Amino acid sequence: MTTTPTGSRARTRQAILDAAIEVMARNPAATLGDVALAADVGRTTLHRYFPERVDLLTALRAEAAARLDLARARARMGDDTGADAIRRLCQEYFDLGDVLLLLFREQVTLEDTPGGCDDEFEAMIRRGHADGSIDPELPAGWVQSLMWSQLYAGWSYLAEHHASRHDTLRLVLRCVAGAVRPQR
Amino acid sequence: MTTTPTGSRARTRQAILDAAIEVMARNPAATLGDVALAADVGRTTLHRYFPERVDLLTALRAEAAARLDLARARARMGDDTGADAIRRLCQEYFDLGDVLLLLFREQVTLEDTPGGCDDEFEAMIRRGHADGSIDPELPAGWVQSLMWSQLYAGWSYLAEHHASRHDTLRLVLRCVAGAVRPQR
DNA sequence: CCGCAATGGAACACGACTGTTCCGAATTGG
DNA sequence: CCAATTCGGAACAGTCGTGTTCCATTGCGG
Repeated sequence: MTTTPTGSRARTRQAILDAAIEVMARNPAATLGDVALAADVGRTTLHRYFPERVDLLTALRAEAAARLDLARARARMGDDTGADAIRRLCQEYFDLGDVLLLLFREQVTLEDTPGGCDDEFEAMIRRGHADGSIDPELPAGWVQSLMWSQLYAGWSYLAEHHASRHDTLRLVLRCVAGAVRPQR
Repeated sequence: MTTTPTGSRARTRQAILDAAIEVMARNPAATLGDVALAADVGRTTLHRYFPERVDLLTALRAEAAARLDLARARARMGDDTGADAIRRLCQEYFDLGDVLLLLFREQVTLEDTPGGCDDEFEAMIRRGHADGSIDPELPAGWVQSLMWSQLYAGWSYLAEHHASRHDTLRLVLRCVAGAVRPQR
């Protein structure tokens, strides 16, 4: 009753969310007016869908989490060696683009990610420790920090230099692999 | 005439800057009132030293740049192999603490660092390429992004987990070294 | 064609931060 | 002890983002 599944409401709402992701990723202090402008809707309409700023941010987090989950599912973290799995995960995450920057610039900490992530991630790292593809000296939490920071480095490198998306992804994967590999 | 070199003015000014670094590092949207409170001075006094917000931010950048230069000098980027030098640089930068977070959270991009840095940094990387301690496939700009992101990872790891500063530094150095080392 | 839902624009009140002024109190130093 | 400097608090106006209301317009479906 509350929703018109295929109505124009859903489309407008999504347009606002997409614009918000793009704008907020580039400028965390963006105004609601900025978002409305980018979404090509009136500020009044924006308030109609998200009465308060918090509501928009909440929906934004939910949207980001959903896309994050999708990427995580595609990565099949349970397959192959730990190093192979984390490589796939980085690749999928890298493709998230603006969502990635959003998760950084906003204070959307990793704790906000669905609880399942940490367990699955930790299992992947443990498997890597066991199969010799990840240095046992590196705790799972550290590898997670490492991966996120490398992804951020990739996108900031992309923004500052005029590197291609493809080459940058190669650099990210190359360096994450090198960082987690056992020393000798 | 305008300055009393060793007077209390210098001390107050420094107290404000120190407090600003700490506060702004943790919350980029901090109010001038927040900074004044942390510095244990009245907001009026703060305005007396930094008439407008921009003035404070400018001084903040200058202070950060100065500390950055000090750390860079201590690292002796011209000595030993490229990998050794970048290891020392990471170590010195890591010790900057809040200044590091400030450089991230604010939009103080790497371009703002004194021009000498890039040249010296690039020379260091090139030396590493030549002496075989750094993978020639990695451009200097990328290694710089890599290093900064790893430092950020270290401090965020430190904040989220209850790791010791010493262990975290070890992880950072370990992973930067692994990331830049030639693949085999 | 008519009506209802959706939209956009204008105007408004409200609160937060900023920058300024003024004045009394505290500290410093001669 | 006196005087100059430094400081802090209070009050004020100005600006900006927010949230709300009202109304006219558009567009889609029955």
